[in-house]
Amino acid sequence: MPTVLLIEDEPSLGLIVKDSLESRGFAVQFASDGEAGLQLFRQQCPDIVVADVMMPKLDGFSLAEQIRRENAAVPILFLTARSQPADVVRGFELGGNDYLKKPFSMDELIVRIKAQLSRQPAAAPAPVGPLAIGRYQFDHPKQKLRFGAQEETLTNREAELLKRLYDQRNQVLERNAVLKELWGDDSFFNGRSLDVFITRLRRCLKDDPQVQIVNVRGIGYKLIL
Amino acid sequence: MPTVLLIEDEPSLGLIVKDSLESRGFAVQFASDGEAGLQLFRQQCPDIVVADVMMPKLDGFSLAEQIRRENAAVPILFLTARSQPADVVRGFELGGNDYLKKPFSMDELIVRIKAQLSRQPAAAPAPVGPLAIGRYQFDHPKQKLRFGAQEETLTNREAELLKRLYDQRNQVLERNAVLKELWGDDSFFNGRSLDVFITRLRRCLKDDPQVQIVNVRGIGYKLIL
DNA sequence: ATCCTGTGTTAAATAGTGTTAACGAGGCAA
DNA sequence: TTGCCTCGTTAACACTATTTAACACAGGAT
Repeated sequence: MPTVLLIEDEPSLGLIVKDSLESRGFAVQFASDGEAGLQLFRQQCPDIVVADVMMPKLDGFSLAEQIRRENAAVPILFLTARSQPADVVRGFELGGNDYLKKPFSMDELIVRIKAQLSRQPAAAPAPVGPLAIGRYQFDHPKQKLRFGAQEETLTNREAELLKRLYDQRNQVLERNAVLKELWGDDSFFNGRSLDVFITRLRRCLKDDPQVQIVNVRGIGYKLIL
Repeated sequence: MPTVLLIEDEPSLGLIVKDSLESRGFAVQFASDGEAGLQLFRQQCPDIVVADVMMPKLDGFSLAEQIRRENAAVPILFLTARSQPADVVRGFELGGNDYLKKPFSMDELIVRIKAQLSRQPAAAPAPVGPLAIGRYQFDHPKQKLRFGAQEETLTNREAELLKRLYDQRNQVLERNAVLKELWGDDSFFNGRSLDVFITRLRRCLKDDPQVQIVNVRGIGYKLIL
């Protein structure tokens, strides 16, 4: 359920909009002037801000400026009786994302709010779920590697090594770095051990030809996706 | 310079908008009906589509539907005399990104176009597909070189060297520069090593006589396509 | 022409890697 | 304890990438 911060100084209009939004499944925070709105914004971190432009204490444009200083991502939608093109331009320049002139229909407001929310990039950039390695799914903490229906359990060393390859995917992962991290030192024999694990990971990953672990002689390995 | 595909059936309005956009630094492709617009879209892959809704042959909504089927990312901005809320809703539901009612000011249109473009996430972060070297396809990260059906795997050094030759294609790639980049220094023996790799790349590329690695005595090599 | 340097090419030498299998330590259950 | 299992290591052998060496030739300068 997305949260909308609504800032509007006309009580009657504010109430109507709030009710309409709530009836469509939005959680609505309401403020009736810019200052109260800013305070609420800081407390609630809403998913989108819908603000009137002409308001007492702190007008919508100044409010937007302040919000942008603190948060570059949250969409801001202006709601206003003004219809001067210059105002619209100013609204966008201050970091607004849309501008709706009064009178407007609730349907249009809602659809524009949805349009803004839908473009929001993956809000949770790292839900630390399984990692995608080609067509494989790799769950590092669980040490599981899935290819479609079949799942296999990796040993600890295999998982740690694959994780490091993944973190450096498409770049070279240096032998010495891994050896010191996982083995503690980079002696000759440990180096051979690493080779053995590379072989094992290659066999695990053989079902997707897109995925390859290529050797960079004398330096290390590269995981290619 | 962003490319705008403008589709508008009123010639006078279309012309005005086109000129205004061009004067603001946009490249404009213009079509006066939906079918022509769709065709132009396929040819030009514009950065944004600005389309009238009521048009002969193929209306703006149907056009948007078709475009979305082929490209989920490009922003679509509707431009229309209709002002029924239901239309606005329909426009967004079909995958439109903004909806501007006539009459509108050019400033507002431009600012809304910019708002759409600016939110475009680095659309193609790195589609870095295979590079074309004559009739060969060279996939640098995968170190693969394909000639028609047959594919061969290059060693790391071969791939790195070929990449540098490609980046400087039809220009001289200096011996010293490559030696310092790939070998770390430019001693005599490493120089001979480089010669050996040039020989091997020549053999790899021998099937297309168009492609040649020519020597520039005392300086370096040139990859000719 | 003659010399000298830079390059083309091939082959041998070396060091780094691929792969498989055997081994040994530790865990766990009977 | 014993037996069995798993994981990680070590060993052995095959193979590959890169370097080094060797010889041949091309181009420019004296």
